[in-house]
Amino acid sequence: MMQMRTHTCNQLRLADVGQNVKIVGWMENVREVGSNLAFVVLRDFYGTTQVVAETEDMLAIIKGLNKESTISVEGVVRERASKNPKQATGDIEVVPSKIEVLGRCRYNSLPFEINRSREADETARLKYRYLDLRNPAVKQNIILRCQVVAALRAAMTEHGFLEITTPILTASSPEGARDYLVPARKHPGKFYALPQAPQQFKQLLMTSGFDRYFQIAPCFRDEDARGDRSPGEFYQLDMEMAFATQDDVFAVLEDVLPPIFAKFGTYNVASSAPFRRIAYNDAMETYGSDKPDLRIDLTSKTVTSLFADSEFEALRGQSVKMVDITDCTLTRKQIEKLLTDCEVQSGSKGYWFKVDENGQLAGGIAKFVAPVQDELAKVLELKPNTLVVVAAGQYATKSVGVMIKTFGAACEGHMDKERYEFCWIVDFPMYEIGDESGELEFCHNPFSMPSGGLEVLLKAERGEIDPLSITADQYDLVCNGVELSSGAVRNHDPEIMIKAFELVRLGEEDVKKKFPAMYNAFCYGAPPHAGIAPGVDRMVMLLAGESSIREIIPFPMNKNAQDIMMGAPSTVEQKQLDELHIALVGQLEED
RNA sequence: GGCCAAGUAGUUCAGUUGGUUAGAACGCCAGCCUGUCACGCUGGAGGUCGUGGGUUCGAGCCCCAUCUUGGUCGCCA
Repeated sequence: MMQMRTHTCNQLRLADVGQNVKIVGWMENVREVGSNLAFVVLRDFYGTTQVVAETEDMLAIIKGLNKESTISVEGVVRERASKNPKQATGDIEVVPSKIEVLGRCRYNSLPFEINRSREADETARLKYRYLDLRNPAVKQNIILRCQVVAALRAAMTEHGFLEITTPILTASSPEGARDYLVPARKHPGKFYALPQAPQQFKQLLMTSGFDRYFQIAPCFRDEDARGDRSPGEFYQLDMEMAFATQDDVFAVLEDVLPPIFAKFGTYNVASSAPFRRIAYNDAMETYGSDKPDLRIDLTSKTVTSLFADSEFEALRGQSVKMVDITDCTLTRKQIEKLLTDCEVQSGSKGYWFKVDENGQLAGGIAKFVAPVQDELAKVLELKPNTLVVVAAGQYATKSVGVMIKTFGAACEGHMDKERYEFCWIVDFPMYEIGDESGELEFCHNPFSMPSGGLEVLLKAERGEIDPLSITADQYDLVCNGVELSSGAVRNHDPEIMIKAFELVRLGEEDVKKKFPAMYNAFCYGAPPHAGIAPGVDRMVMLLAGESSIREIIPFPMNKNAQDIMMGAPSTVEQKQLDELHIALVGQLEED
């Protein structure tokens, strides 16, 4: 036999009995039964097959090896005397005539047990990621990721999009997240930046006459990690369409995503097209969040006016929002625990009361609420066994949003978990009053088209409308409370661009300085265009049902943006620094 | 950078009010076992209780500092 193997470890069945075969893989486990018999579980990418050593020669080889060594086994397929119905290959075993050691595992004790690696310490898993990934359960998420990416590519191509790669070494952009910088050897004192997103390139592609572009694009942002946000780098399904409107973009994703979610998801129900569209202001008012989880049926009710003169100081004169949760069986202790969780997340204290089985207000802040019970009943469902959670103060909206997600997940009957619920959040405000400056600033992307175009900006300039009321043709795609993506109809008109900047006390020079290529390009005839960029990592996370982003990245960094397996970041040779014209300053400690 | 939690055997964890020699499971090693499949049985090795300092007759446990890890907020146009 010339090949290294004739079959994989998930291939042989009863029909193959009697065949001479060669299989290869890792020794997952060895079970010695008596002194003349040993069962070896051989594992490769595809599955496991039992090898039975029953001669002195074979037993000697097996006993001389540590688990996780790789071996090649040549032998005959035999029907098992005792079958294992739990295993795909459980009806057969391979009786070896020759066992060859391919890669010896030098350690008889591993950092963790392979098939239980998910329980191991995160640092150990990351340091020995190649062992962690041997665990089929861990590997499966990476396989899923590959399948999802392949399906996305196929669907996008099907829709007439071209995959075009854009530069990794590019120019630093002055706004947005912190850039990763790369020193330019040939240009002392100058730096490339890794792209935070291919935003400007894809808009330039539109201006170049490409009609539909996409890319599974690596993006780099030097910002701190979160459970659902990998530090440093992540991937987006970046796309852009020329001569297209918001509806055109929505139609593509509404066509592309549901089948993929239905096919690869943990839950096999995905909302179908068209997805619900919720205006930003409505989402904040109803769900206290611009990424509502529509699987939860709870909504926020504003009752500020009822508490203007309340005896309860925490509510008096404050913005007050309440969520009524019917048929709630949580105990006082559970309620307070959940409210504490909410407080940690939102930063503001929550209150509660309930309607007991007799219809009486009880518990928590009930006595302060009782005087306005009748008025409350017009807004809230105050039937027996209803819990009402209360948020108040400057951050009541954000606070109530956290409460809805927390209590929705905890209370029976208010959340249909087993499905994917998509929605579009639309009509984002174009401008806001900056927390620090106290002046008008761009709310999100300064290059989104203001709804109504130049006309609206001019009205705002003349003082006919409040600039804060201007919305942008900008949208988010949200699934199960996770922000999957942000996109917009772009501002392709230099005149509107300048006007948009002028409203925040900037002008043509600033536009030119900050985004020279795009500004210049738009002066040569640009198509109206729109796009979006769903996060691949978050999508796979949702599909895999994982809550840590590290579970769906082949080689993740830890939350301090270190690759402890490769030892990155690391110090470098002085020679390298010299070539790059870099001098380290200050008291840098050696690692 | 703020806040919360954790750090005890190779791994996952327990460890009561501060009190004898710090335990369990899995893994590892040795012996036994001819059909196991999370094999079983018997025995064994394995510990700077993250680190430094303090309180105390006595600290895994209490106090202070520090490091590491996770979560969260800031941040992420």
